[in-house]
Amino acid sequence: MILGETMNKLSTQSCYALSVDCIVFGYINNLLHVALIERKNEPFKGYWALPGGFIENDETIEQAAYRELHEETGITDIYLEQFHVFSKPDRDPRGRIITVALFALIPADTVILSATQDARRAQWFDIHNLPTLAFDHDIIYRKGFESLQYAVRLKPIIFSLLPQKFTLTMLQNIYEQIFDITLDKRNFRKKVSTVPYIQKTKTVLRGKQNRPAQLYQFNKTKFNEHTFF
Amino acid sequence: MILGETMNKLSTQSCYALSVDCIVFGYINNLLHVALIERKNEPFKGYWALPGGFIENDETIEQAAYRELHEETGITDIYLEQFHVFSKPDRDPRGRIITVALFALIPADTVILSATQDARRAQWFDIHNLPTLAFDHDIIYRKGFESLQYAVRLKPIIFSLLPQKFTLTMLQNIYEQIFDITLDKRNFRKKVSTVPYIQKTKTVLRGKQNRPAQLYQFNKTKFNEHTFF
DNA sequence: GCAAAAGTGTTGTGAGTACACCCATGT
DNA sequence: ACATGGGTGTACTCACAACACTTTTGC
Repeated sequence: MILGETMNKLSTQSCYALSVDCIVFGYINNLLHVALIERKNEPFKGYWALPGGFIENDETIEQAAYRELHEETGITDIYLEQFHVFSKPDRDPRGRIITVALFALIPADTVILSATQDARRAQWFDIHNLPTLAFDHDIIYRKGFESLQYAVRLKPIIFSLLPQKFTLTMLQNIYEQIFDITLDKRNFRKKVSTVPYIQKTKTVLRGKQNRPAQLYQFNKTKFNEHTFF
Repeated sequence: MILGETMNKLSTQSCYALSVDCIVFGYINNLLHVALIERKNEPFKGYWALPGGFIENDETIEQAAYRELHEETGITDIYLEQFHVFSKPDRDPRGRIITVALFALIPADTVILSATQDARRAQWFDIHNLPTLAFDHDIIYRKGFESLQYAVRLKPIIFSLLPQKFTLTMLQNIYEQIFDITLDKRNFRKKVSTVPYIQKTKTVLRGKQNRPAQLYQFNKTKFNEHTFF
C-alpha cells in the first residue's frame, strides 16, 4: 500500500498517539547528569521517567520537545536532536503510543532545574547512578547515550553542555565521561591547540584553591569556515 | 504536559497519521541506485516518490517498512535503519502526516525490481540522476544519504548492498560512490587484507574480457568476535 | 595480439601515544 | 607551608598517502 493512494486511510489509521521523550543531559558539578521526572500516577507510579509529552497539531517534533522542556525548566538555550522512534505496540500499557526520542543538551551555566513550578518532582541524576526507569525508558536511555556519542564525534555539540567560557579541564572531563575513557592531559591540550575554533579568551577562572585556569570559548564562525575544505 | 498524566489525551491528540518512507539503495551495474515509484494520483501526480505507506496497528516502524518493501519487490533480505522523523505540519497537502524515514539496503544479487505486480511503476535511478521528487522527498533523500554515510562508517552494512560473494573492485567502487571519493587501489587492498572479517573464498569471477577476479565474503561471526576488544 | 580489468611493494609523512615535573593560587 | 589542580615538551610508533608496472583472461 502506497502513501496517499487512498485518502480515507488518513482517518481510519489514526488509532495511536505520538509523543516525544527527551534525555536531557547536563554537566553539573563536573559530572554528566540526566534530568528525570517522578511519576505521580499509574502506570509506573513512583518511578522516574524521561520528560516528554504529546505532540500538538501545529508543531514539529522538535517544537514539541522544546515546548515541553521550556515548560519544565524555563530555559531557552537547548540543543535538540532526534535519535530514534520507539514503536513496539505494547511499549505503553495505556495503549498504542509511538514515541520519538530526542536527546537534549543544556549548558552548564543556565541549569536551574530546581524551579519546577509543577507538582511533579524533577531531579538530576548522575549517569552512573540512574534509577530503574518507567516504561521502556531504560532502553531509550541506552540508545540515546550511544547516539550522543556518535553525534559528539560528528558535530561540535559538546559545547552545548558547557558554559560559554570553559576551562580545558572541563572540556577534557566531559569528553572522558561521554566516551568512558581517560585521556592524557598533555596530548589533549596539544590537540585542542591545533583546533582553530576553540579560542583562548582574555579571562581566567579564579576562586579555587589552585592556580587560575585559562578560559576558552567555542567560535562558531571559525568552525563553519574551517570544516568545509 | 507529561506523557500519561491525563489518559484522555490519547483520544484527543490523534488527529494525524503516521507513515514510513524508505530510501531503497541498490547496487546495479556497478552504480548506486535508488528505487522510486511513480505517483498515479494527485497531489504530485506523475512525480516520482519514495516508496512508503501507513503504519498498521500491530506493527513497529520497521515491520511496516519491511512489509511495504516486501509487497513491492518480493525480496526478504533487507537491511533497514531509521534515520529521521519529518513532522512539519504542512509537509503533505493532504493533511497532517508525520513520516518516519528509513533507508533500506538490498543485496545486488536479489534485486529484481521489475516484477511490480502493482499498477504503479517502480524504477531504479542512478543516484547522480534523480528526478525531482514528490512532497518533501528531496529533503528526505538528502538527509538519508548523509545518514547512510554515517552508518557505513560505524557498521559493516556495506555488505548488505553486495552479493554474498564479491570482488574487491566492487567493494572499493561502492565505497567510492557512497563517500564521493576516489581511493587508491593498492592502499585499499592493503587495508582490506588486514581486516579479519573480509575473507577470500575459493572461487573467482570469470566471464569478463579480463583476468578473473578473486571473490571475497563478509564473515559475520569473525566480525562479532573481533570488534569488541 | 589487443583491450580490459586484476593484482602487487616500497618509501615518506604526520598524527597519535607514552610519559613526569614545575607553577600559581587559597587557606 | 602545603594542598590543589593548572600548565608544559620530547621521542617513538604506526597508520595512511603517494606512486607504476605486470598478469590473466575473452575476443
